[in-house]
Amino acid sequence: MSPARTDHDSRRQDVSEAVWQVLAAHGFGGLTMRAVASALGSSTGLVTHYFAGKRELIAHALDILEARTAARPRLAPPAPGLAALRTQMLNILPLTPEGAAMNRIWVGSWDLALSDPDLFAAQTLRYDRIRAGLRDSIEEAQRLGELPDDDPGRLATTALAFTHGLVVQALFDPERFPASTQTRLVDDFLAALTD
Amino acid sequence: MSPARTDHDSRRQDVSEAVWQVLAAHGFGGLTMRAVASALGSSTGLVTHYFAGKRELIAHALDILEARTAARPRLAPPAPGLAALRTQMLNILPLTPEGAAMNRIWVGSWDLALSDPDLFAAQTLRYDRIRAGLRDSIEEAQRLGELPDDDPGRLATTALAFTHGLVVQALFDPERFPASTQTRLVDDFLAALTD
DNA sequence: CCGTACATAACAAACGTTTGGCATGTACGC
DNA sequence: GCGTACATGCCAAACGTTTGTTATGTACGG
Repeated sequence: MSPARTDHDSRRQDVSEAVWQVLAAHGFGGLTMRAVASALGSSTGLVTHYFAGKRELIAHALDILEARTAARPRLAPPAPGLAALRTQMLNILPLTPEGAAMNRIWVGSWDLALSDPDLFAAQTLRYDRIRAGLRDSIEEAQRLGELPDDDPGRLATTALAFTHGLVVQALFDPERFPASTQTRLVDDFLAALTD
Repeated sequence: MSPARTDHDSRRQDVSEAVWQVLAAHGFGGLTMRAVASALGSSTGLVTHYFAGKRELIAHALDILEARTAARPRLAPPAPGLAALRTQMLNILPLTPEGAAMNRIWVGSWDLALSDPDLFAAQTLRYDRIRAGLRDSIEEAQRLGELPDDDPGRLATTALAFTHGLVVQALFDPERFPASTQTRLVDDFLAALTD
């Protein structure tokens, strides 16, 4: 029934980790079966044994991306409202090497996502969900009187636009945008909203 | 020595246009010599006759990108200051099909640019130049009393972050972000700065 | 003729995928 | 308890295709 001489899920995660490594280093343009196998120190046969093909590799990588983003409240989940919004924005930014790798992969996925209908739809949905999360915090902040009563949907879109635009700038000029500078920009942005 | 029977520059631009077409449709992941030749209705021999190799194709495509960005259909000759800033931001956004194609290519180039040192440096420079242009308008607006006397460099970074973040959201959800909505978001963003 | 313009076609390399095989484990009739 | 049957883990090799590049050939204006 279950001849399990190795932990299937564990091994599968090893492959997934190798994919992550390749993507962080060479982007989606450099993602090949052989590169993944090489990063794993194995054959391509092993890779296809755990993932049916390249498509599944990519799909799984993007799932990981979302999962890691969701499980990122590394920063202490603070008070609700404006403080929560701030934390959500900071959690997106490339403040650490791991965050930088995540964002590099995310940004890199867009070329593919813009030309593949399935990935396109997935990305559209992802943005929807992120905006909804931001909007919750914004509405709570408004209830607490921390933000003016503008359209919370618009504010969420604006906050996400600012955050992701900052991500791209930071990725392409890490020296100009150290963690402290990014944090400062977020705080100033939020301060401008409260006026 | 001299032009033989066809206009070299004109033909070269035809190739360049085919590259543009392929990139807009299939991104950098779908850019191949054969795809370009096919879009042009010719052989790959023609393509290599005008561009030494794929690298030159890509480099030229990114030059076109910058050139077209600079020579954008000028929306209403802007008054200096805040109105100029608004125009600069609107000129970046995918308000027209051509603008959408441009941004799609630009966003798509990031996966490659993040892994290629030359393209990386070029992109970093490009952002520098854009921020400088925005900062000029911001400083003029401050001189005119249209904006508070915050650090103009920070404001330029924030404005560019917001604009480019909006670009990405709009690319992945065109129905949610028609031209009118994008314009509205820019105006609201600018209004928040003046308070 | 000669050099430019382009097509044709060949090329090795790299690609995603498939296959055959050899282990090594569990399952089970006897 | 033990031998047969079968599933899983994984490698090595080969498959056919697509890639970028290059070599060769033809047409033709100057």
